Amino acid sequence: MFALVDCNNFFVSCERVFRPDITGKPAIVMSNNDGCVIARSEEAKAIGIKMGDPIFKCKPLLDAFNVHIFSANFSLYGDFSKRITSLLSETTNDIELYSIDESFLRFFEVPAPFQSYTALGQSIYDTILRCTGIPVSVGFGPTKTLAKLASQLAKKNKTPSFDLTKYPIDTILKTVDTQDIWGIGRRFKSRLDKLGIHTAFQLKNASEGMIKQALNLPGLQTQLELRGIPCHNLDTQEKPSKSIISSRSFGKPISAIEDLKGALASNITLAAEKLRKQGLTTSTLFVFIKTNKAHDDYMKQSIVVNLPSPTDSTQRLVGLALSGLEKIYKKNTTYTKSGVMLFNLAHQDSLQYSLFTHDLTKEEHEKRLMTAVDLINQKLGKNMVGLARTKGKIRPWESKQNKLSPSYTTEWSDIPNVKC
DNA sequence: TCTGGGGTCCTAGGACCC
DNA sequence: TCTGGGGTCCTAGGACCC
Repeated sequence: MFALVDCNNFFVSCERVFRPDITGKPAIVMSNNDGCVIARSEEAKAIGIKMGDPIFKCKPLLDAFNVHIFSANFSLYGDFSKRITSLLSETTNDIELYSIDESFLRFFEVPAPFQSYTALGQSIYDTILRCTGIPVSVGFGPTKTLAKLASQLAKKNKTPSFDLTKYPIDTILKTVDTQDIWGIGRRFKSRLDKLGIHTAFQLKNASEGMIKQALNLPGLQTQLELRGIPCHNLDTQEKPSKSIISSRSFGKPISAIEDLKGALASNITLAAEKLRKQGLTTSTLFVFIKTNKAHDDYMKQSIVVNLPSPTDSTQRLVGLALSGLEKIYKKNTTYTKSGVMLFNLAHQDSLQYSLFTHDLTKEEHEKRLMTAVDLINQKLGKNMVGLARTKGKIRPWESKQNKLSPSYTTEWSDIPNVKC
């Protein structure tokens, strides 16, 4: 049996833990740069605010209903996620961290002392709510796809726990639209529509050959999972990243190359930190700059930089990125976003050095510098030390975060005071 | 005026090998 | 008239997820 534990309105729920005054009131969380809606409370959904809507478009609704608005605070959400994971590990070690707000669990029998999976789910709900303040929905099913569906049904039926195997499956699948199935996105939905397949029940019973032809292997696997045949295993191991991306929209549009350099240096700083945290190095750097995607004259420029030898040094990567930038930069262009991607990631201990350009002394020096920088920032706060280029007094590239809540659980200075 | 960020997997086609 | 068979690796693009 698979279980999916899904946090309800996760980002909004995290904000509410420290703002009990907004319980029962409409609230949303915005994406980086305060651009669009990425999380909504039930009340916000009810008044018609859509996922992914640009803020300026739903401004009238937000004002009219006095909606509480938050900038994304990922250090807060990440910390809650960790706490929830650690609570789940008390139930079983057979656990896969699927996303920041979802985990899959696997059971071979109902664990003692519970009488049923439904009761187990209720207990998971109670524990997580009591210890963290976050409400979750727990769904049970014989495959991941069905467990995921079960957790959606739990939400729909306003119950903490839902065991799909306790109900006549086909009756339920007849009520499920194909686009609500995990693995069926917009494109697949429209292809299925053309085949006359609109419900989960129809997809389950369609001919395998037809589905394979229309949706390829991933679609076929989804079909089999609906039939109760597991195609997706539980990934309990945390795998090292294959790529690392760091990109940000600018607080204000930028044209000057000096400003772009500052933005790019910040992107690299973040990406290289992620790299070192996993003990990885990169040997391929991808740099991109973009204009506004929503405009007709949308443009993007990019360049691939292959490194002579693998590195995890912020300094070295910034140097390479900036010379790449000079090659792609166009004058008199209004850029709104920059970013970097790191590829060909390898573990530090299995490095393949270049025969000719390898300079051990220099590498040792860089390594010690980066270790010191990471340590200081970890101890004294984010970005306490960094490259001068990212530290200018005016940083027009810096994302808007006008409604940022405190980092209640991850910064000493932000811990709430309680008076009693 | 104003529209996020970070990932993975699969497939088809091309290039190459014997 | 008839033009082999089997394989790997790489890349770009498309699809999905949160």
